[in-house]
Amino acid sequence: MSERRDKIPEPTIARLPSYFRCLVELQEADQEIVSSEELASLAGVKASQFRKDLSHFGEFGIQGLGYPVADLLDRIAAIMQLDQDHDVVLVGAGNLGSALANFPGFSRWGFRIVRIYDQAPDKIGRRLHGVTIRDVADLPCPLGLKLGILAVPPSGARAVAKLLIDSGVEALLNFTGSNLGHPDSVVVRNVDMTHELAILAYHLTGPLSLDEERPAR
Amino acid sequence: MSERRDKIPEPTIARLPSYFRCLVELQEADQEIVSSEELASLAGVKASQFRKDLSHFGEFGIQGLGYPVADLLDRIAAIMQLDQDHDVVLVGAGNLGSALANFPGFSRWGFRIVRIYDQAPDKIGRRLHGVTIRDVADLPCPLGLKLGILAVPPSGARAVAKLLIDSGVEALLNFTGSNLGHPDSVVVRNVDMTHELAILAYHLTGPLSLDEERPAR
DNA sequence: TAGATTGTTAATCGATTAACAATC
DNA sequence: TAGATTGTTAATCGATTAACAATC
Repeated sequence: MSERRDKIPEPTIARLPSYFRCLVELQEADQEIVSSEELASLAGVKASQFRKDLSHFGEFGIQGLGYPVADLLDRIAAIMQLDQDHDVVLVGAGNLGSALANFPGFSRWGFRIVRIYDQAPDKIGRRLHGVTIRDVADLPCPLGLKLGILAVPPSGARAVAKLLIDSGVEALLNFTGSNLGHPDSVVVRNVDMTHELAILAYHLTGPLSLDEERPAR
Repeated sequence: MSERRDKIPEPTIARLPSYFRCLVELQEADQEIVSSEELASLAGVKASQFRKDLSHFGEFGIQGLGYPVADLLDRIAAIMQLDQDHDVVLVGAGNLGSALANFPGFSRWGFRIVRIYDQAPDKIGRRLHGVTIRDVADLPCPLGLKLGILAVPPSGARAVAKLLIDSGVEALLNFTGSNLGHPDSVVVRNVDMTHELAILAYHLTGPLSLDEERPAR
């Protein structure tokens, strides 16, 4: 494989967490070896796709045998930086922000929300999951955190995003449903729950297949 | 030219909500005509992609002029079924479930959470956003709702999903981070917030470089 | 070795983009 | 008509899948 920074396809990267999760489960079940066939079926992909995905990062398996679970888990964790904890800043302490602050999935994977900001005076000073909510106007610059979660109303989204980016945040998880219009140097993942429901609504009567009958309700 | 029964690419469908949102904003700004170039740039896609996406559903524009905003908005709403309200069942009334029950984005697009279920005795009987939380053991069959949101802990996810599907739910928005293992007749969208953060963590140091010492085992 | 499964290549599939003829 | 922009075709790009040689 090439010496230079090979360009890893984004779909490959997006599947790594899924492989990681499956490996954790296998390890918890004390399984020591897993084949690409088995892991792929757990993750809901084709075995060849799993192997192809891994091939971007090196060699991981033992031919004729499979993959050592513990080893593969460690290496995927290292690739995804999940072998270390990550401090995260959350902006927005409303219903959604509170839920995120308390979300067990984050801490289980090593993400720690260590700073929470809001703008509402009645929230500032209160605590969420052990963290005191501060005034977003007091956001220090530089902040010293690379990961940010945005859970403010859509109207404030762009301004807060800019504030975070100017404070040195490099990656944003955006729940606001707004287009942030960020520079290319910042990575953004948009989670738009309304869009997701709309996509489901489309499929309710959507075109499943040319000749297929839709299931009766 | 195509009827709705044509096989529409999933990426096209996933972009429709974004077009819809942009059109709403244009309409609120009283703009009557929009070109593919302008709308595409608002939505963050190429103009040719926008036109191609639309072409799966018919003709929408006026050559030499552009698209009438109000008309295009109506037609996209109709395609996505956003021209009608949708009743939704929510299972899981914890932190995340509560946030979802109160999420303003849903009602703004016509999604109404009309039933909420949980399993915890201390939650049953309380109300969320005007809806009484009921015991998930009392889930009626059939339930008479097509859209479901799953916000329970991962351990209970599969069982609850099965329950909902057996009660007639046809589409599920899954926040549990579990693989549901649903039949093909049911549409599922997975929102895995932990995966999203992990993808961001990966990008913090950019795509893995093979120049960096990564000795092959 | 014989059997099994990886890592990789090559073929297939599908989506994006550019280009342009149609046409308002 | 002249100018503009759509709808569509054709070219490009990239990702998925199947197949198999390498090899444990």
